[in-house]
Amino acid sequence: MNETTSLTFAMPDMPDLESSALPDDHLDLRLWLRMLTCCNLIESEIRSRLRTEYNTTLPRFDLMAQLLRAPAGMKMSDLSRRMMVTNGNITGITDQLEKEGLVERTKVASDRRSSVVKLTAKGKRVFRKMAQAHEQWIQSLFGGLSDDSRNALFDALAELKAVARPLAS
Amino acid sequence: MNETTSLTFAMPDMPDLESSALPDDHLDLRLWLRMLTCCNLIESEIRSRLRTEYNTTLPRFDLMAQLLRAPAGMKMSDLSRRMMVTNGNITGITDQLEKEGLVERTKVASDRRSSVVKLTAKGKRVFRKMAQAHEQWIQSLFGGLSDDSRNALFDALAELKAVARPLAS
DNA sequence: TATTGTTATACTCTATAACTATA
DNA sequence: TATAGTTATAGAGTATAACAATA
Repeated sequence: MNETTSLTFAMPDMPDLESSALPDDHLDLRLWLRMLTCCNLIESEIRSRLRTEYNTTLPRFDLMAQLLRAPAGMKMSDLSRRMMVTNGNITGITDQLEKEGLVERTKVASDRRSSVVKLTAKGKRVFRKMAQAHEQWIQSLFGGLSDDSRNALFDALAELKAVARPLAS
Repeated sequence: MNETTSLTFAMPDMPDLESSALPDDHLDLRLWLRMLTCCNLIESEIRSRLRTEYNTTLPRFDLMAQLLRAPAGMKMSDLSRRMMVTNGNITGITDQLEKEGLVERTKVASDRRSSVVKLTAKGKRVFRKMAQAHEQWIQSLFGGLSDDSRNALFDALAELKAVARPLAS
């Protein structure tokens, strides 16, 4: 089904990290460079569009995405764990979003150290619009994949994530 | 062979970007978030090890990797295209590496604007050691994948790269 | 003692733009 | 005019560490 290690699709002659020809005995390395190149291409495209079309950044987008899925709000420390960045960074992003009226902090009575962050009505409205555009960007990229490839990627990445996940602990 | 869209491997209950449960009709988005999470986990681990064990950074490592494969050296602008960053950044990285005696610039007679950058003997020695360690890190991560998954990933990413590649043009 | 959130700070990475010297 | 490389600068993104309030 998969032709093992062959290049199934002819690559145009465009240089990238993987291009420094590696012999076949470095397959894992080639795999990693290919994945890294893909990710970087897509990620920088998304950052660029978020900036030019919605005047926002990827971490801000990600934080709002978390909140949309948590209507009751999330504690800052939960956001920190989920986004895998330190507490101080969450404070900074939340400050910006709050200043623009997109999220709000609420003090929680049960633990007076904690704050809960929620999307405001405006925040929900604005984010839904961005999220829709974002999903279309993604679909226009991944939509070019065959169903087989899409499913194979999905499952293989689950395996990889299980291996890589402990790194963050 | 692949169970279509199911989670083949049980995920430990660790939060990440993909965790904000998305229904199955957003499959491309889940796929992207999963890939992004994998890449970020691995990349930050590699950056961290390069820093603590070899006192270097990923762009510096990448530049040296390009040069090892080009014994005759490369022009700065070629490096810039290959690494997909602007010329000014290549100047900066090259400055650092040259100061440490790892690379050297040579003026080329045919075009007096250009420089060719090469690894020095020391640069080759140092890089080979780092590259060996780097490859072991990668193999210890991707080695956990089954052969089927590895091959499926490799081919699917080739497809994806072909779709995403034009973004950089 | 440990945790929540804040503040201050520093570094990496990258892009933009203005510049020079060639071509 | 266009290209090769340099310089300066700005901003995103992130980490570390010290701190206050609370648990």
